[in-house]
Amino acid sequence: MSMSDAIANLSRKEQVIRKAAELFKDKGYAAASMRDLAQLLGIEAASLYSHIKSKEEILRSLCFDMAAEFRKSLEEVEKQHVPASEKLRNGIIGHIQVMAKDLTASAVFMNEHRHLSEPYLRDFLLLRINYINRFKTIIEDGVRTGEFKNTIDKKLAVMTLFSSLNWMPMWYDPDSSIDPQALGDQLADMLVNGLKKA
Amino acid sequence: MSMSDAIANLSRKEQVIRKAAELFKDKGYAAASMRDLAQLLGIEAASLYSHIKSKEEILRSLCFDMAAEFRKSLEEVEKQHVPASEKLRNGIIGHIQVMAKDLTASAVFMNEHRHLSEPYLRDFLLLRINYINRFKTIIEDGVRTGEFKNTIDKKLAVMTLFSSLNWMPMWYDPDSSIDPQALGDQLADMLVNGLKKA
DNA sequence: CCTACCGATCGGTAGG
DNA sequence: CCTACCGATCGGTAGG
Repeated sequence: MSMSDAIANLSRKEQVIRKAAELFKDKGYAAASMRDLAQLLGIEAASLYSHIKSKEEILRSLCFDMAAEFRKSLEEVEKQHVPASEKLRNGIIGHIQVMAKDLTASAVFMNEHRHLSEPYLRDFLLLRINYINRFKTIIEDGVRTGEFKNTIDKKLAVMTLFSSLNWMPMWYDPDSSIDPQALGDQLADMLVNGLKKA
Repeated sequence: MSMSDAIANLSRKEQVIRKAAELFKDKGYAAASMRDLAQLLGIEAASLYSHIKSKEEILRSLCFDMAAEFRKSLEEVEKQHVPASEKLRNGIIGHIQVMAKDLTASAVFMNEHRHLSEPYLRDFLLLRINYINRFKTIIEDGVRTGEFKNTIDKKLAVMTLFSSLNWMPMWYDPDSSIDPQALGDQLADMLVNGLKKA
């Protein structure tokens, strides 16, 4: 196989994965059939398997690639020497920006990961709990320094934060007047400062 | 069929629906088979159909019963003559209390409604957009009276609110130290006032 | 509530 | 990338 064949294969594989992401988002992983996917690509179902090993391999690559992006973004934020409220703000903005780069894959990451088989599901959930706990640490730091209220339950705070972030791909219209940067800003403002006028 | 038979049937049908809710929540509607459900109930798959008409009928009853509960709760709140911030707070608490009464059905309502067929899906989405818009009206009232910031995008605000509320069944442990009333209080506080110390 | 069964569809393979 | 096909499983029905 020549280099250009390898590149062609890679790009075709990428096409398959991207179309699959759209399909999985729209119908859900379990209800999306490989025949549906093939039809979207204009080929026969059996032909998919010269590009990918299995249906689940596609789901795995979508979920774990997104997880890696989120992790990278948070690591950058953790390096910063800024107050906890600023760190939380930057973490939120980073998370939103990673999502905005691929809203379809983000929706699959959030809604369909439960269809991963073991041991992948376990690995995925470990990555997620680690990510959540690192946000929780930022919130706890903010409570310790007096920036954040000490009256709020930390688990509730971090899960509420996460819920807000993770549903964004379900309603955000990338063609709308509000761009991802402004979206991140406003989301961070609402969660940190609330709706009420200061 | 005697009256007591009717009552027995009704209660058995309820058992089927409740078990189905657990199964749909755990595996997702599409991945949950009627044979799985039958096994959980200790009967054969074909026997399910003496209690229910179809798999989707179960999903419909779960989704629309929850929708009716949410609607009822919001109507009570809308009658109140209180400031918008108070109304929003009470709307949040009401929503949480409806969910807390049946966390399993709430999770199905949120995650599996997309598997409804037409025309039920359309009806469901209309109910949901109506509910969301009524919350949006409360937020807009609050902006008009000066209780809420006028800098925030209203769609973002209401969708963030909804995301936070609707993911609660995914992480809330009803045996935890925080009870539904306190949960509603804290969630309302976080969304209205933010994490930051006043 | 059961046995026996239906047609449709599923993910995936063999072989080219 | 295709034709031809596999065993497994799906929601649901007939008849008792």
